[in-house]
This record gives sequence, structure tokens and C-alpha cells, in this order.
Amino acid sequence: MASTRERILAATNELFRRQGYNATSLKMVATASKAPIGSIYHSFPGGKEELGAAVITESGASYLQLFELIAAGAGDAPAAITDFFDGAAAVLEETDFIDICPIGTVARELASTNDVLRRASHAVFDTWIDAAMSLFVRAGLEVDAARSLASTLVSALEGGFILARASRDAGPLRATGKDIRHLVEARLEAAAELLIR
Amino acid sequence: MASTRERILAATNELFRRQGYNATSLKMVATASKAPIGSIYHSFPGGKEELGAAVITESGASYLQLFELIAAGAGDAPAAITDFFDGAAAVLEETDFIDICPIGTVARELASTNDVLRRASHAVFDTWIDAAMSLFVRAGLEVDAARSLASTLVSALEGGFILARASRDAGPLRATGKDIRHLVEARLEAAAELLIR
DNA sequence: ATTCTAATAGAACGATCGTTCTAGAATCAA
DNA sequence: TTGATTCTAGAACGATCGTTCTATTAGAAT
Repeated sequence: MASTRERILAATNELFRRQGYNATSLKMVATASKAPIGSIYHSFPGGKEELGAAVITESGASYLQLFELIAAGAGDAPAAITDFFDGAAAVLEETDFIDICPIGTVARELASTNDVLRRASHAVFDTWIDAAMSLFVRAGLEVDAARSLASTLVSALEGGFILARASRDAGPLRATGKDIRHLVEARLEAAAELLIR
Repeated sequence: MASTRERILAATNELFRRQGYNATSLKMVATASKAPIGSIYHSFPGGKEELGAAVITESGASYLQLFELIAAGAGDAPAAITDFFDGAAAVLEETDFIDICPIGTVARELASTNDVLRRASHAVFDTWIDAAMSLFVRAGLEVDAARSLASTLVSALEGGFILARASRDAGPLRATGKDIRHLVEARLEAAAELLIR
């Protein structure tokens, strides 16, 4: 069985996905993780804030891993984009639109009122943008264009979760994946043309 | 002076922008709007949920108005996109990254646990997507491509708010506006080529 | 076997939540 | 002016919040 700390993190992660930070109480975490409140404070002495930051950091790292995995498995950078969006859309449908990224939810709720959690989510987003950027650079894009596309990609994904959850329809998320893919392809073609001349 | 109901709506809107639904208490609303709790329940007998739904619906309508205004003022559809993103970025910087769209925040927090508010935000997003879609159709795009681009636009905007708030930097939001503009231009050119042949 | 630390367990605390309720003030119709 | 209605005002209610606290158990080290 997983360690208590891991059970607490996993349960909090799931609760954050479903309803965000403020609606998630430590009593819910205790129940869902089958850990008493004392154990939560033992593993996370800083209380709810420290637990929240840990969830953001750790789930951010695992999403990064997933992205790298999909990018490595895809034929090229454009294919990686649609693979990633399609995968997210499938997970949404399988989980009744609950399983979205918890970090975007927490960031919107708290980034203006809690600097610890704001910095934690900022750091995670930066790792994602760096990963996507370097994928695009390796594919032949210039750095500035790659960085812009990378943050557009993350924005479209995080915003796509909002629309999908509100409409209970993952279709637009898949369509957005195709749009972003098309955008990257157009930029790659333009960069290739510049190289030829 | 504005009516009590309007003051309550405006105060709630601002609180939702800053911190979302769950972190906003009716006592805060009462203080910020200078209206007693009794008046909140008089104007919104359904309590916090009804108030939240009204904020979503009314602020959704005013964002739609703003979009139509900017679209009418811009030279063409691509210019309207960057105008809108640049305007949002400027507002973010002026308000210390507080003034983001409250609807996206509430949708992420509640769309899996409160169907009333989920439907309200879904309806608002639909009006926005319809507006952007018809702008693209008028510019010459085929309906399916226009709809996809419209929801990508809304996704990128809502997700861009997350990144901007987390990083306290509106730059990526402006860059995303340019990316989406470029995407729309590419689609328009492709549609124009098809027409010529 | 004994000691010591890590971990578990949950009761208790003050604060605050959304809601309800009663009472008074203001507004308008007659 | 009178009466009815709308609106303002905030105290009070039970529930729940994050946190603290005191015990007790488990496991490792000596």
C-alpha cells in the first residue's frame, strides 16, 4: 500500500481537480486518503498551504513526464500536440469531466491572494513551457516563436479544460488541439522556407 | 447612485475575479457593496447560488458587448483578435493581475459540483463562441473551421489569464493573441485560395 | 528489553460559513 | 393619513472551517 504521504497527495490531487482548493477541506482529504488529520499535519506541517504547494509541484512534474513521454512517442512535434490534446480529451470523457489539471484551477482561485501557491504554479507552468519550447526548437523553430507557441499551447490546453467542463463536451478540446497543431505546422513551414533561401 | 442590486452584482463580480466563488463570502459581498445581508437575500432569494448565476450571466453579456465593440472598431477579423488580447493584457497590468474573467474561475471551481452554475457559464461561453464564429464566417471562413477557431480563441484567452496571473506577466497573453491572429489569417488565406480555384 | 522517535488518532478551539429570522425604515397607493 | 409593500439592518443558528493539542501506538536503534 502506498505511503500515507502519497495517499494524502493523491487524494488531495483528485479533490483539487474536481473542486479546487477552497472547496476542499482537510476533513475531506482525511476521509479520502484514510489518514487522520494528525497525519496530514505530520507530513505537511505547514498545513493546507504546504499540502497545496506539494500537490501543485508533484502533479506538475508528472504532467511534464507525460508530455515528454507523448512527445517521444509521437512522430514529430505537430503530432505530439494532437496526441496530447486527444489524450486529455479522452481522459475527460472517461472521468465525466472531472479529471482536468488541478493546477490551473488553483492558480485562478489563489494566484491573487496567496503568493506561495502562485509561485508554485508559476514554476510548474514554466517547466511545461520550457519543455514545449525546446520541442519546437528541436523541430526547427526560432526561440522567440517557439516560446510564444509554447505558452499559447499551455493556455489553449488550460482554457480548453474550462470550456470542456462547462459544456460537458470534449469535442472543442480536440478541435483546439488540431488548430494549435496547424499553427505550429505553419510556423515550421515558414521557418523551413527561410532556411532554404 | 447605483441600485442596491447593481452594487451587489458589481461587488460580487470583482470578488469573483480576484478569488473565485468559494473564497467569496456573503459577508464580504455585504461589506464591499455597502448592502446588508438582508438586502442580498431580498434581491437574490436563492442566496449565493442565485447571486453567482446572475454575476456569470450579466458579466458574460457585458464581455460579449465589449467583444462586439472591439470587433466593430477593428479593421478586420485578425485585427480584432489582437486588439482584444492586447486590451485584456493592458487591463491585467493596470489592475495588478486581478481583473481577469470571473466566469472561467467559477467554471473551473464549480462546473463539476454545481449544475446551475455550470449551465450558466456554459451558456455564456456559447454566446462568445457564437459571436467569434460569426465574425470569422463573415470574414470568409467555412462554418466548421470558424467554430473550431472560435472556441480555440476563447480557450486561449481563458487559459492565458491563468498563465498571466500565475507569472504576473501579461506578455505571453499578448504573444498568444498574435499566435491566434496568425492562425486565423492562415485559415482565411487558405479559404480565399479555395475560392479562387 | 528498553528507549526514543515517528506516526496515528481524533477531540477541542475559535473563527467563519450560508442561511434564517425578526424588526424597523422607507416608499408608494389609496 | 392610513395601509400595504418593499427594502434595509444585523443578530442568531447550526454546520463546518483550519489548526492545535493531548494521547496512544508502531517501529527502529541501542
